[in-house]
Amino acid sequence: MFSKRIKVKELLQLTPNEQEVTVMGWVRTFRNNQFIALNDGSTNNNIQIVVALGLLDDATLKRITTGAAIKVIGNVIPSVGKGQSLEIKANSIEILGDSDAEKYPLQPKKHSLEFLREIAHLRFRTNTFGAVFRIRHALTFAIHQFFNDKGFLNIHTPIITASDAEGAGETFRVTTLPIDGTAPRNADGSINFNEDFFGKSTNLTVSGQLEGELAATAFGNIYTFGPTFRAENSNTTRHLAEFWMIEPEMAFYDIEDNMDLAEEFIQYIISYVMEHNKEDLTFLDARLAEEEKQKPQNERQEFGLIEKLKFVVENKFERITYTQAIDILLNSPAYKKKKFKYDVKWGIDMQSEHERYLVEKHFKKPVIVSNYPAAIKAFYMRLNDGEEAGKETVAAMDILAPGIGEIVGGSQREERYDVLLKRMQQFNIPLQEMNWYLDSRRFGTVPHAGFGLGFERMVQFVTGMTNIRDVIPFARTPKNCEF
RNA sequence: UCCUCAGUAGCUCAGUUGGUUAGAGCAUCUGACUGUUAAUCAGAGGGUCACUGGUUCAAGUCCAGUCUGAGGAGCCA
Repeated sequence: MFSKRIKVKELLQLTPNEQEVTVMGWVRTFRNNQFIALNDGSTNNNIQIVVALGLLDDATLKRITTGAAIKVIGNVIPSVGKGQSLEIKANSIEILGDSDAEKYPLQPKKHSLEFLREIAHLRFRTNTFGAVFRIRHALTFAIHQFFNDKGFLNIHTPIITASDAEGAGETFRVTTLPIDGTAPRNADGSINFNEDFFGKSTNLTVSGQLEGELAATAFGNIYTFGPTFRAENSNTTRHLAEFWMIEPEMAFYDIEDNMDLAEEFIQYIISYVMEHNKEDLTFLDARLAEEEKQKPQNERQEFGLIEKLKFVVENKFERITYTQAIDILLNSPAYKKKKFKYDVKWGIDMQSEHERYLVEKHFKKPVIVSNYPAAIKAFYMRLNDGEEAGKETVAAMDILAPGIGEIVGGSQREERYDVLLKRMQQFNIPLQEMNWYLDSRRFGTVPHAGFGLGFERMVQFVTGMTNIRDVIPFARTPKNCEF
């Protein structure tokens, strides 16, 4: 019965010559007891169904409401009306699922994103979220395609891990021990995790990088694409407690190779969406332009969405060192006029305002900043040679994007056993637990590098959505775990 | 976690100096119309003013606390 269904996307490509088709989908609007705008999620565009007077009895007509699921058999004809080139003259309409218009929350009118977030189970049915999630899918596909074409292996790193090795923020604990205070204790009163499911303290992963490095030292080039979890109490438009990350890791790569790959990668996946999701991007572009109009002149974006993406794809990213970045900030009018809230000097961890200045005011394009002070970066990053004492740097690189900030963080990894060991001791990393990681440096160690890209931030960048909660189907944030 | 702002009809909002029966647009329902495009026109229904406590003759309005949401900061991807 359902196999005859034609999707609206294909249907709209047809040349109308009265051919009979079967379409199914959800009613967006029903005007004049005569015109149904039907959407099936295959495209942002609706197909118009024309219901001739007398085709349906009154009771059935009343059941064609916003949100109802229907099956239509009819003929494809050229449209007399202005909004569309073709339409379907219905021969029969079957109600597959009723939708009580008095109770259905999605009305044929504009809704705020905040309201739609509260009904995230239904927001897929709106134009905006339809476009966002089709693009999210396209990006996912493009990412796998990019790496597959380059011979990278996709590695599934574990979601439950035993160490918060990277020190990347608070973790969610994983345990089967009771939480009512009756958990087994050690002599000193602390919880005895020997009794726990895994026989040790475990948590949800904050990154698959360390395991990724192990795979890279066998396969050469690998990437991970999976969920990660951070129990940080972050309440911003750029943070989620559960988010997806892409982490390529490459043997025989230095920091320059790493930057080249990251730049090519970002340009590739954006190009893919520009080619395959034109309608969705056009819709979001218009939506954003409309929103910009509401803002005062001085807060408006310089570029439209599509313009911005085109610019990123067609221009080389700016590359500077951390030291150069600090010099630019120190010599900036903003600094001289004391516009920065936080002070600037060599050694600081740059604040949002500094990164924004570099990306949005100074260069006005994506910027790759490299060679950060060793003191403010992770233990596994490779120490650069020949730096004076107190000015040591590591081969790290961050890609900063306009409007979002850090979108990629990566580095060449410390492959020298002795140096790594010393760094781990400095950072108080428990060596016993990390023996497996050190083995990669004991046996056939090799220069290697990699980076991590926050998937949702990438989706934000491509769709122009300003809140990260609107680019993941069901957002997990502090005090919110609905659906 | 910190700072700022907000919470009034299904949605978006107005509500004056504390004062009598809390309003509008859209949505919904009823009717009309029948080539509409967020259809149009006429009418109707719809409220625990976030919650708890306080001040007062009187609180949507003032005060305190709590909860929730938004924006910014920190942390980061």
